[in-house]
Amino acid sequence: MTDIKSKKADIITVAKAAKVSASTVSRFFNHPELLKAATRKKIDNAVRKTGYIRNRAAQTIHGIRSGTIGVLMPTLDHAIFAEVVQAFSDTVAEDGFTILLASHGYDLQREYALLRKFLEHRVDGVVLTGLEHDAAVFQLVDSQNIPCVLMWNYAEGSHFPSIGADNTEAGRLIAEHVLALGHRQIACMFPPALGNDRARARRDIVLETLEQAGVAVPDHWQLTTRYSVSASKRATLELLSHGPRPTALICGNDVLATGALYGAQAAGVAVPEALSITGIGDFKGSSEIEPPLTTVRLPARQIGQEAGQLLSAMITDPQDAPVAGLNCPPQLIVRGSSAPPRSAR
Amino acid sequence: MTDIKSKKADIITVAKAAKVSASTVSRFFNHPELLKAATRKKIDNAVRKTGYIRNRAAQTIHGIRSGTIGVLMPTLDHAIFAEVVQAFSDTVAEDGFTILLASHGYDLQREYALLRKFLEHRVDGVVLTGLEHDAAVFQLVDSQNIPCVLMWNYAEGSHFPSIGADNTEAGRLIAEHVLALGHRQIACMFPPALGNDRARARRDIVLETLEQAGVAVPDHWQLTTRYSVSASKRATLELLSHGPRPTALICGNDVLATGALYGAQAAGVAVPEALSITGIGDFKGSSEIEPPLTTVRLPARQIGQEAGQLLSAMITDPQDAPVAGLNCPPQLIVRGSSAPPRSAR
DNA sequence: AATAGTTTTGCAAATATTTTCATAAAATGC
DNA sequence: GCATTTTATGAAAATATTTGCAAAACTATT
Repeated sequence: MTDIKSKKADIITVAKAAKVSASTVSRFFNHPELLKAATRKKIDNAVRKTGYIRNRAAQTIHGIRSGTIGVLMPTLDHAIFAEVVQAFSDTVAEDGFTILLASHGYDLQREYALLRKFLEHRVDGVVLTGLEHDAAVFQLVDSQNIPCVLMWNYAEGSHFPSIGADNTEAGRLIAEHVLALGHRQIACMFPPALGNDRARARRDIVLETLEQAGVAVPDHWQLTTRYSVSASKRATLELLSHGPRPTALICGNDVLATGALYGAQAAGVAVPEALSITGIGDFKGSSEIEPPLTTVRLPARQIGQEAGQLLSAMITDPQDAPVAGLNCPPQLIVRGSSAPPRSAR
Repeated sequence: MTDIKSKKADIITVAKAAKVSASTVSRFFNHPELLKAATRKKIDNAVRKTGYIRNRAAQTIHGIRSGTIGVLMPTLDHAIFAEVVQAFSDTVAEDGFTILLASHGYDLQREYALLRKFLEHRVDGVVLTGLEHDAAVFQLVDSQNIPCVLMWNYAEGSHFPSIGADNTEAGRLIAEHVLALGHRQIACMFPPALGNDRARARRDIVLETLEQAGVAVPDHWQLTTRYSVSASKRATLELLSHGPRPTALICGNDVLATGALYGAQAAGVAVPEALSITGIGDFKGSSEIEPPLTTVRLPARQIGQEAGQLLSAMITDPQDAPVAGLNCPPQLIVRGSSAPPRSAR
């Protein structure tokens, strides 16, 4: 049906084809109830015939919402972030929003630049990942006074409403679990903390909780490992290959824990009999791995959905939208990869 | 420095603050070399003082590029797609593009609607995943004559340039490997083929290759499983729990293979001694799992990069951009999860 | 059939920017 | 120090759309 015209159809082309004015065509899209049924019909035909597609850019300069939301993540390469984005995107799509997505690779300078780009596109709202951001980032969002939520972590009194889990809580839960099992020889493995408040918060609370229980983690049992199964497997093999072994290994997330589990298997160290291994996150597959992984569940899907709902409400209904963030409480999930140490049995 | 004005600054605000005309401010951003250094300085100060952010929407209605690329994926929930998107996004970001991302969940109707939305936003180019799409989708892209690439799969003579791997090739490689090892009792596990040309191509070629070698796969050994570790683990446990067992299990992708491996471990079936398991994809962690997974590598990162480069070139330099797609050849990776069947030793 | 009221439509101004063309200013040559 | 060329800037038109206001076209009422 579509005429393949050399020039793309604009609203005036459609108006001519339907023998009405441009305003009427505009109303056809934005306030169809104002038109007579017959006129609607005429315009509908004309739209089809000309292959017209509305130009949101032209609407946007009228101060009308652009229908886009900017989502700024550290990376998509971690399945858990991809999951959050997916849930967020699906949720806001229901209200007609399309997402602009960019990742900054934990580079906070880059984050600022990408945010500016989003604002140039006149996004209707922004999502940032985590609680910590450059002061310039917060200032920029404030100055444009555009709705913003912080997704993935929760903390009371964050600069913008935060929706997510409390990492300190998560870290405490797992540390307490390991202590409760009776472990005293405990090693830790965390990703680099630079530009990553999540990882730092988890590590700090784990070490602190252990310390308060009188368990000191020697330096050579505090591993820092790239976020990858291969790096953590290698580090675990290294850890298990010389010197006295810990009876438990607390990992900063499930990816590291998965690698640690493979490392233990490769080294012939029985899990959980000789070594308990724990993660944080409850990623996909963590409950199926053998042995199933003890971890703390961070409800990624829920976080993405809640963040989407909140931001969408803040945009479409600024008066009535809740102003507070939401704490999606982490939950200890005890599975087969952790057990009391041999000595305690 | 930024004045928090109640009204947002536009180009005229800046012009007034710098005591120049709006045209000059426009040139400051688009053709700075035309301005005197002193004028540039004045405007730079004014921009800072007013907190002005350019409005791309207003540029876009002049037919200037929007600086956005629409990326349409089935889902982000599969780590491999997230990886492709990440690579693509990073690549085009270097040329200043921001991506609009949407996922259709294997619903081809939805894909059409999302594509329309992208076009309303006047994206400069579109990426679709896979080779198969609704005729209306192709027609729409054609009619708007907007650059488009098909990412993830490669096939000669595809409607738009395709960049990716040849799934038929990938399936053949793995089937031939399993046959070459001497297996004759072979089971298969694939995700649902509906709306997923990748999965279908892989399954078809695997069955065909086996058949040509005189190996028939009985119906109850042809498993169809949701794309998830848990579903495939369950299906594998089921498969191994009654009746005669196959000596090899060919899985449609590494996620299914991972679940299968866990299932075999849980069932106490030794891999690869009693059961060989293979995947397709070479996902993250596949080389670290115990035993390391035999699979076919699909170079996700490379595919995303190449697609990004091609589309970026098609947009910025339509004359000189290569018109052809790119076959990123899959590669058989033999690791510990496959071995000859016991009978053949 | 005239009037009042309501519904539908069109005109023109407004939105934020770019760009062409014209003009002013500066630089250069003599 | 003047004419000529070059460079820098501004005015105004153009881009695709929305919207307030007014006019036109109906409906209903008498």
